[in-house]
Parts: sequence; C-alpha cells; structure tokens
Amino acid sequence: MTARTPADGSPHGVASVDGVAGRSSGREIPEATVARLPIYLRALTSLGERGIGTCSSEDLAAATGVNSAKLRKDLSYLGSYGTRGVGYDVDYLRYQIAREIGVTHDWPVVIVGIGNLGHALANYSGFRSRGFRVVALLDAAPERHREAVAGLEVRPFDDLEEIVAAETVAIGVIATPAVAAQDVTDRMVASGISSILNFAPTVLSVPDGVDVRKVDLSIELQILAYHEQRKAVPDIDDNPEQEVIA
Amino acid sequence: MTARTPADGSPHGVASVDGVAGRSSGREIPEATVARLPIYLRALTSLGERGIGTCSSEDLAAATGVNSAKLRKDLSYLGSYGTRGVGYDVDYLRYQIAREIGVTHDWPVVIVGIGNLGHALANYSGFRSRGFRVVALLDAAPERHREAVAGLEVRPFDDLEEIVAAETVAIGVIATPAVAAQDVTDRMVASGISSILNFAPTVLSVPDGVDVRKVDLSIELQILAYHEQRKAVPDIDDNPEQEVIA
DNA sequence: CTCGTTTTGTTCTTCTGTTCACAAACTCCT
DNA sequence: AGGAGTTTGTGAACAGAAGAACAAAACGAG
Ligand SMILES: NC(=O)c1ccc[n+]([C@@H]2O[C@H](COP(=O)([O-])OP(=O)(O)OC[C@H]3O[C@@H](n4cnc5c(N)ncnc54)[C@H](O)[C@@H]3O)[C@@H](O)[C@H]2O)c1
Ligand SMILES: NC(=O)c1ccc[n+]([C@@H]2O[C@H](COP(=O)([O-])OP(=O)(O)OC[C@H]3O[C@@H](n4cnc5c(N)ncnc54)[C@H](O)[C@@H]3O)[C@@H](O)[C@H]2O)c1
Repeated sequence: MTARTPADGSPHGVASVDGVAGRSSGREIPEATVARLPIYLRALTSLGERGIGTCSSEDLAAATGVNSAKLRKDLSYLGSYGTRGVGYDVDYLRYQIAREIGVTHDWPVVIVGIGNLGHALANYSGFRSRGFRVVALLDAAPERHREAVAGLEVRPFDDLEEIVAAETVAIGVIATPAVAAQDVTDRMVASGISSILNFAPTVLSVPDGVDVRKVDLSIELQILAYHEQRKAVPDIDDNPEQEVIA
Repeated sequence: MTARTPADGSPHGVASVDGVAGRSSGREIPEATVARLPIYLRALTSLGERGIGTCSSEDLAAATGVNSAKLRKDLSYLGSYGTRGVGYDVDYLRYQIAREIGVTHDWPVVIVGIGNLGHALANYSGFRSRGFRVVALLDAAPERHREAVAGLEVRPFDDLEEIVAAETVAIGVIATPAVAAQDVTDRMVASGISSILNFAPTVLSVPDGVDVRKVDLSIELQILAYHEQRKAVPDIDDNPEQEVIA
C-alpha cells in the first residue's frame, strides 16, 4: 500500500504526540518552523559575510521578513542560543541552525530528467554552496548521453541503482515530464532514495517513510492570479478590464 | 513605507474580519484553500481528458492526495456545485474553479533574467497551457539581446515600462541573481506590476497591495535534509552514517 | 553594588486550518 | 411510491500556528 503525501505542507506521517514528555532528544520542531530555518540560515550567512558579529531577533526579523516574536519562538525550539540584553552571535547561531537542519555536511543528490529545467538545475551554483552535491545527472533519452552539463556527464537512467548505492544518495530531484514522474519515483524509492523534490506537475505516490516536496510553477502563478483578480474586480464577477486603486 | 510579505504563505494583508456576515460577494476563501484549488483544477482537467464526466469527492481526493472532507469544504467555499448522491460534474466544476482562480482568460507575464533558469521558464509549455502568456523576456546584459528564446526575442530590461503599459501586464517573474532582485522588483512595481513570482533567494520589499511569492529550491532541499537527518539518526546528534529502519 | 536599559524566552490568547461525523438531498431499484 | 444506498455540505471538535505581552536575565553607567 502506498501513502500519498498531502498536497500542502506536511510531508511526514510521523506521530507528533510523544507522551513521554519528549525529553530524550528534546526536539519536536513544528513543520512551519522547519520551513523557516533555512531562511534564517541564509540571512545569518549574509550578515556574517558583511562582518556583523551579533544581531538581535529584531534585526534578523527585519532581514527575513518574519515577525520577531515568531522568530524567537522558532529559535527557542533549537535551544537557548541567545543572550538576553545582547542578541545572538551570528556565527554560532548559524552553525546551530545548520546542524539542526543537517547541512553541516554535504548531501549527495541525483537529478533525473536533463531537459530544459534539468539543465538549469545542474548549472545552479546555489545547490553546492548550500550543502548539496550533485553526484549524477540521469536521463532516459540516449541522445542526451553525449552531453556534459556543468562538468558532469549525463548518464543513462538505468545507472540509478548503481549510483545511489555507491554514493548512498538519499535525495533525488525529478525534472522529467509528468507522465514519467511516477515511474522515476518508484525506481528511486526502490533504489533507496527516501526524499524527493518533484518539479513535475503530478501527485506522486510513495510508501511511508519517503518524503516528497513539490515545486509547481503553475500553481504559484495561479495563486497570484487569484489575488490579482481580486484586486482588479472588487465586486463584479468576470470583467478584468477595470483597474481599481484602493 | 514598505511591507514585507511574510516568509511563509499568506501574501495578503487583507483584513479577514467582515463583521457584516459577508454576504455581498459572499466569498472569503481561505489562503490554504486557494493554494489547493489549482491542484483540483489540474486533476479535473486530467479526468476530463480521460473522458470521465462525473466524479465524487472521494475520487478527486484520491487523485490529488487530499483528504476528501477537506476537499469538500474547499469546494463549498466556491458554492454548491455538486449533487448529493452523485458527485461533481467534471467539466462544470473545472470551469467554476478556473473562474474563481481567474484563469478563464490569459494573463500576460514578463520574465526578467534570461539565464539558466530564465531559459527553462521561457521554454516551459505549462505556462501557456494554464492560462499564462509570456509576452516578453527581459535581460540587462546586452549580449543576451541577440538571442531568440522560445520564439521570443530577449529585450533590454529598460523596455519593461513600455511593455507593461502596452500589454497591461500584472504578473512578473524574476529569475535574476539575488543582488539584482530588489532593483528589478522596484522597477516592476513602479511600472504597474502587482504580483511577482521570485526565484532569486532573497527577501523582497514591496509596497502594500503587491503580492510576492517565492520559489526557493535550496529551502525545499534543506527541509528534505532536515527530515532525512531525522530518519537516519533517531537519537544521536551528529552521526549520519547509521541507517535505522523503523 | 545598584539602577535602568535592552533583549531573550515563554505564556496566554487569538486565529486559521484540519478532521470528524451526520443530516439533507439525490438516484436507483423494486 | 417507498426504501436502500450514495454522496454532498456543514457544524462542531480538535490541532497547529501567529501575535501580544511580559518576567527573567544580561549588560553598562554611575
Ligand atoms: N521548464 C520549466 O521551467 C519548468 C517549470 C516548472 C515545471 N516544469 C516541469 O519540469 C519537468 C521538466 O520540464 P522540462 O521543460 O525540462 O522538460 P523537457 O522535456 O525539456 O525535459 C524532460 C527530460 O526528461 C527526460 N525523460 C523523459 N522520460 C524520462 C524517464 N522516464 N526517465 C528519465 N528521464 C526521462 C527527457 O529525455 C528530457 O530530457 C516537466 O514535468 C515540467 O512540467 C518545468
Ligand atoms: N538555475 C537554477 O536552477 C536556479 C534554481 C533556483 C534558484 N535560482 C535562482 O534564480 C536566479 C537565476 O539563476 P540562473 O541560474 O538563471 O542565473 P544566471 O546567472 O544564469 O542568469 C541570470 C540572468 O539575469 C540577468 N540579469 C542580471 N542582472 C539583471 C538585472 N538587473 N536586470 C535584468 N536582468 C539581469 C543576467 O544577465 C543573466 O542573464 C538566481 O537568483 C538563482 O539563485 C536558480
């Protein structure tokens, strides 16, 4: 039996109740907080590069566009890493967040589907600089295999199992057409991958214990369109010519 | 004064309380629901293409990976478009959702920053097929202007105002490096764009009334990494070699 | 050492979103 | 026509997240 990941946020099926007063490892970080930690991490890196050694929750909130109370609460899930009256040590906090997220070491990643989007991803330097190492580019089409993209050769999709085993890859990225995505997913899961980032506009079925996150451009645009329509037409139904300035 | 959009979901600053029992236009669709409507829309299109004329909330829930009660409640915000004992008419519901989102007509879109990612976006057919028409590709670098990408020429960024005015563009996509993103945003907003999809890993400041949504690959991967680390090491802190099967 | 200032960590309240459960509404069959 | 079987739409309970507010802790000035 397969468990579909919910369409929205929560990728996990973990029971969030631990009746034992959760002391052992102590941490039960809410999903919403987890989603913001990378934002703080990036802001702290930026502050650090600008030579700033200490910052208050207010500073960091301003840099990330987050409410400062929310930010402090988020950070409090990791521990007490601030100093009252002073703020947070930028480098120390950055390290603590990185450790919590698990990006103190590199994660090997495979990308499947080296078309338009796959090329862009392969060339994306932000991957590497944030703790992710692309170890292989895979594509089913033989004519792709002659190419080298971003210093890596494009390899046959059938090499997947071998590569995953050799590099203990846990994270896979899918940039194939939607029709192929479920097949690719099944092969990934069978080979041992347990986290998938999916760019294909389709719902993936995965067994329990496998996380899927999807990035869907059209959905983002449609959400914008919804709000845009609302702005333009406050009352009438289907007449988007009229521009109303509030 | 600028209002930062919250890091997470809600792009709007709308007051959600309307003490007057909200009858006039009747609709006050929750943000979480809005984010799912495009998913339903896609599933319905797919069902329609397969010749399926009617579907129950259970069917649609299975196709989209959403809880069926949640789905029914989502749809109930749009109106009563189902028939008890029968289900929903696929085409009719699809149209109603499309109308609610505002994709019964095309939205003109400009893409700024035609590098790796911009190329992929320009070539993406899913744009057009889902109600978004790319009217211009803009880039600051003169050497890009010789190119034609996906049947459109790459034009100088300074043409922005002219194009936005001529086509009444409301939606802009930013695929420039992070350092340029705020400048591009300011120009977009000044020219009349009021919805922005941002691929650059940076927080944008925009005035009230402008929506920003961001797509951030690294954040998605880091969220996956967090859960992955959790799976691998249930108790110890920093030793990701050990693989534990629950 | 004491006071005033700053800023964290946390509690409490409010809001938003999810899930359950069931009456109402519909179809089909006899 | 009536009853059995479906499936919607929604009220109510529950869960999770956000924001306001403040006590406790640190620091620096005097
Ligand atoms: N291009 C974009 O900007 C963009 C944006 C959002 C979403 N997407 C989605 O991303 C996916 C890829 O888009 P694209 O524009 O790069 O498409 P594309 O057609 O250019 O590339 C797809 C690649 O996948 C390969 N492929 C097909 N079946 C495969 C399989 N079974 N195993 C391995 N590889 C396989 C093809 O050979 C091709 O190289 C699509 O699902 C698309 O909807 C693309
Ligand atoms: N490539 C990816 O897969 C990927 C993934 C996630 C995020 N991103 C982000 O998307 C952005 C673009 O990535 P990329 O790989 O395409 O970068 P890129 O360097 O290939 O392309 C950037 C383009 O923007 C243009 N540009 C620079 N400044 C500009 C300005 N002020 N006005 C207009 N155009 C300008 C450049 O001329 C260049 O063509 C970056 O912020 C990157 O972090 C990229």
